[in-house]
Amino acid sequence: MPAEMKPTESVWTRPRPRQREQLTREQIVAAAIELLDAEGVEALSMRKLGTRLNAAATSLYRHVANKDELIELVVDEIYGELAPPPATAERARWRPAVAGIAAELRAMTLRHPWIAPEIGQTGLVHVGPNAVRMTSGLLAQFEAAGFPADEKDQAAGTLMAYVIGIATTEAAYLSAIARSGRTEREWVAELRPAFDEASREHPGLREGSSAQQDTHPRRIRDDAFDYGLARVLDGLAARLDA
Amino acid sequence: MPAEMKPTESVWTRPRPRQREQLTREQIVAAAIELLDAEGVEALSMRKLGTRLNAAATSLYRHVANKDELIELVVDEIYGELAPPPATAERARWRPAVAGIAAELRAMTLRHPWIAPEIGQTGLVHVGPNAVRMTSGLLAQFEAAGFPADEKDQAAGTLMAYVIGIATTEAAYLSAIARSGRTEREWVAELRPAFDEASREHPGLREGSSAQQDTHPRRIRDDAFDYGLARVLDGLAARLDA
DNA sequence: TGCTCGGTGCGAACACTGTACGCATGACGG
DNA sequence: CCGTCATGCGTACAGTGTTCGCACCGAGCA
Repeated sequence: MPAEMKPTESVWTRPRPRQREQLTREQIVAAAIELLDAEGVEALSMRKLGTRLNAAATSLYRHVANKDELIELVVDEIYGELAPPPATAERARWRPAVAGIAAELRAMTLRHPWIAPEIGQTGLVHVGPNAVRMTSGLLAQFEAAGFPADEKDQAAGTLMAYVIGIATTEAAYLSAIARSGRTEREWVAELRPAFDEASREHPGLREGSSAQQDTHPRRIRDDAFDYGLARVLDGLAARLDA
Repeated sequence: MPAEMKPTESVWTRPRPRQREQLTREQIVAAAIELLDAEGVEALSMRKLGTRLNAAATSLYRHVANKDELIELVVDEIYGELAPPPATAERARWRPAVAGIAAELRAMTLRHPWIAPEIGQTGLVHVGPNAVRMTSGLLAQFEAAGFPADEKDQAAGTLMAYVIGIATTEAAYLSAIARSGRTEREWVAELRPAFDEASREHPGLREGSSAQQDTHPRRIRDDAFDYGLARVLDGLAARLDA
């Protein structure tokens, strides 16, 4: 019960409170994320988003310049899911800090697979406040690690490229599975014959994955991410020692 | 003058011998690549592609199932630009071979920036013949390098993730510049004030790039790629020694 | 030679999309 | 009480990918 200005008149005589629904940019962004999570990126249209908010499509344009700007807002909102950057630890403990950020970025992307193309599209040039906070936090870690000022950009860029690359392909893969309506295990089981077919022509292709036939695919992906992350951080650490 | 009813006689009314242009799938793919290179991905529509081939949009569907399939064909055609995989060198020389493949992949992406989203979208699951050849060649190199069978997939995946990640962000950046109609130098010069503004709030953000203000941006990107590639390969090499 | 028939191009149409424009209306300050 | 301004929305426009049925050409068979 608001009752803010003039409670004189009865609630009933007052113009119906539900009249002006009063859209806000925050509502629009939130509804867009719901829709994207539920139905994927190709299902996001201004009209559908409007009806989901009990509004006409064109009403959205009062709060958002166009669809591209809406997506920018959405992406930065997702960046907001990341934990605030860890306090820049002492020099020796940069590695777990950086690894944590990387893992969080990957988890964020897998929670919202539709974000992968957009995030790669703008890369690090994303200028939303949440994205900037994340980038800034990451750079601070590399600085604390001891990378010279003219090198920490490149070091952070290396890590980011790895994370974006692997998360993008993972997200695309998961999106394809989601569209097919199957589970990940069913999917790989169904595709195995075609895969073996292709492997016959190119021996050595993916023979490793045949060995892991019984491992849960989710586990395989996690291991692959950890493996690559470890190698990248090894390479950066080696540079630091030199 | 339509003259549609009765084309009685006369050479002029008779359908010209060059009538049936006979579209082929190869022509369509080639024209699509031309159009994509010239005007970017959002300019590719079936109608525009049709007119470029002196054909109606709907005629294309006789040779290609739908637009998505066309794009798959286009992407694999681009993969065909890569040099054939180098003969698997002796164990010690795996590193230059792998670095060469990585550089070629990046160059390919920068030649056709519009390919970046598509390439990330399907990742390594691309099943076109040219893409498979490249993947297979890369894996062979890692095998020759001495990675055990159950690890070479992960090693190759690490490298590919890095290359895809950095090439995607670079391509997106170049596409944005191309759309703006400016040169890369003009672009960075124009954005510098806004950049410095953002840096004030987050000190330490990109201070490295200010130092390189006079270096050609192209050179900066090349250096960044080489730096990251060296780190990733260092990390993989270290694993090999253990 | 004549006739059918499969492959090909294409015009029209459908169901969508993002978005510009102008009008209505409701809330608020004078 | 009245004007002003912000907001919602109906209409419309220029596109999009794709389907369908028709027109026609060249080849194969009678």
